[in-house]
Amino acid sequence: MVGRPREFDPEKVLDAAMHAFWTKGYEATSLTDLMSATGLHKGSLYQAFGDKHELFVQALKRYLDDMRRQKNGILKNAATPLEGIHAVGHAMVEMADGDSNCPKGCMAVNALVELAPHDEEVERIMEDHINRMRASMEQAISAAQEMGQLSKSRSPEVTTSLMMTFLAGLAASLKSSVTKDQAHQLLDAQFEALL
Amino acid sequence: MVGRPREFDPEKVLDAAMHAFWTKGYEATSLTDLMSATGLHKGSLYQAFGDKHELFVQALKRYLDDMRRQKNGILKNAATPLEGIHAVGHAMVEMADGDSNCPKGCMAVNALVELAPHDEEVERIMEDHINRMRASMEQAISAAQEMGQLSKSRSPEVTTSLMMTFLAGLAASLKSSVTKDQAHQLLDAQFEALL
DNA sequence: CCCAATTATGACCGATCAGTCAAGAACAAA
DNA sequence: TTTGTTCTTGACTGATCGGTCATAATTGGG
Repeated sequence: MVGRPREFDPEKVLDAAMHAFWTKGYEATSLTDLMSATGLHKGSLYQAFGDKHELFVQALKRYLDDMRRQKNGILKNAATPLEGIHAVGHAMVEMADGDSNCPKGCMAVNALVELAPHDEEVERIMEDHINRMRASMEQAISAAQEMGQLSKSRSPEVTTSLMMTFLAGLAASLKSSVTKDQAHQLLDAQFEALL
Repeated sequence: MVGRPREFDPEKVLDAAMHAFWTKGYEATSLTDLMSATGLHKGSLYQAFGDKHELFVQALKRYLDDMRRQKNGILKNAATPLEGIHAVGHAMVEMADGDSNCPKGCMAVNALVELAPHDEEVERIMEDHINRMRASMEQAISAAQEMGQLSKSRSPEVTTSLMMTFLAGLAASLKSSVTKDQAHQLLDAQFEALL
C-alpha cells in the first residue's frame, strides 16, 4: 500500500523555508510567512517537517551543508591554498549580499546572533559547523604557510580565527551599513593585513 | 496642578528594558518579559515610553549613547591614541561578554542583524551610530599614524573599517562560540596584524 | 472495484501577542 | 476639603501566534 503521493518537492520546499528564515530570522517568520513562501498549507508542513523549530533546524542544516559543500569545492579547485581561501571569502560575501533589495547576511551568523544563546540545539549545530569550517580553513592556511604564501609569524589557528571572525563581522555589516563592493574591498584589505 | 508622581525611576526602568532587549532580542522579548524586567505594568510602560517598538528604540539609543560615552572617555584618558584604540576594543569585549551565564553580545550588532534590514528606524539609528563610531575611531587611528605608532601603508578609513568589522564579528562570536579570554587574545592578534 | 495508506485542506483550538481603557489612587493647588 | 491632574492597576480586546484534527482527495495493492 503506497498512499497518495506528495504533490511538492521536499527539497524545493525546504529551500523556500530556508530563504524565508534567512531573510526574516526565526521569530519574525510566522507560519503564514512559511505557507506563502512554500506554497504549502500548515498541515502539510507539519506532516513533512515537524513543528516550526524542527523546520528551522532542517533549513539551517541545509544552509550549513550547502555552505560547506561550496567551500570545499572552491578549496579543491583553487590553484593554490591561498587563492582558495581568498575565493571562499569572496564567495561568502556574494552569498551574504542577498537578492535585489533585501540584504540577508549569512544565515549562520544570523542564527548565531538571534538564537545561539537561548537555543541549545541551534548552539550545538553552530558549534559543530564552526569547528568544521575552522578545521578546513586551518588546513588551507597551514598549506599556504608551507608554500611560503603566508607568513608563519602567526599560528594557523590564530590566523584562521582572525579570518572567521572578520567574515562574521562582514556578514553582520552587510545587513545594512556596508555594500557588497565595500565588503569585497575590505576583505582584500584584511587578507593583505594577514599576509 | 501636578498630579500623582511617578513611583519609578524612568532611567532605571529604561535600563532594565534595555537589558531585556539586549539579552533576548526584539521579537523574543514579550511585554510580559518587559513587565517582569522593569517591575512596571503594561499601562505604565505605555504611558511612559509608548509602544514596544518605541521602547526598544529608546533602549537602543540609550545603549548606543552609553557606548559612545564610554568610548570617548577611554580615548580621552588614554596615554596615546593607539593605547586608546586598544582599550576601546577590549572594553567592548568586556561589555559584550554579558553577565554570569548568558552571553549578550553587543546590542548594536544584535539590532543590526535582527532588525536593520526590515526596520527603517533602527537602520537609520544604526547608520548614524556607525558613522559616529567610525569618525572618532578614524581620528584616533590617524593620530596614531602621525605619531608613528601605526603603519601608514593603509589609509585610516580602511584601517578603521577593518577594526570595526572585526569588532562586529567578535561580538557575534561571543554569542556562543568564543570565550571572553579568547576574544581578548584574538583582538590583540588583530591589532598586531594591523600594525 | 474496493480497501489500505498517505497526503491535502481548511476549519478549529487554546495561548499568547501587543495594546486599550476605565476606575481607583496619590498628589498639589485652590 | 474639594478639585484637577497624573499615575497605577488589572480586566479586557481583537489579532495573531503555533499547532491539531477531521474530512476529502488521490494513489497502489489485493
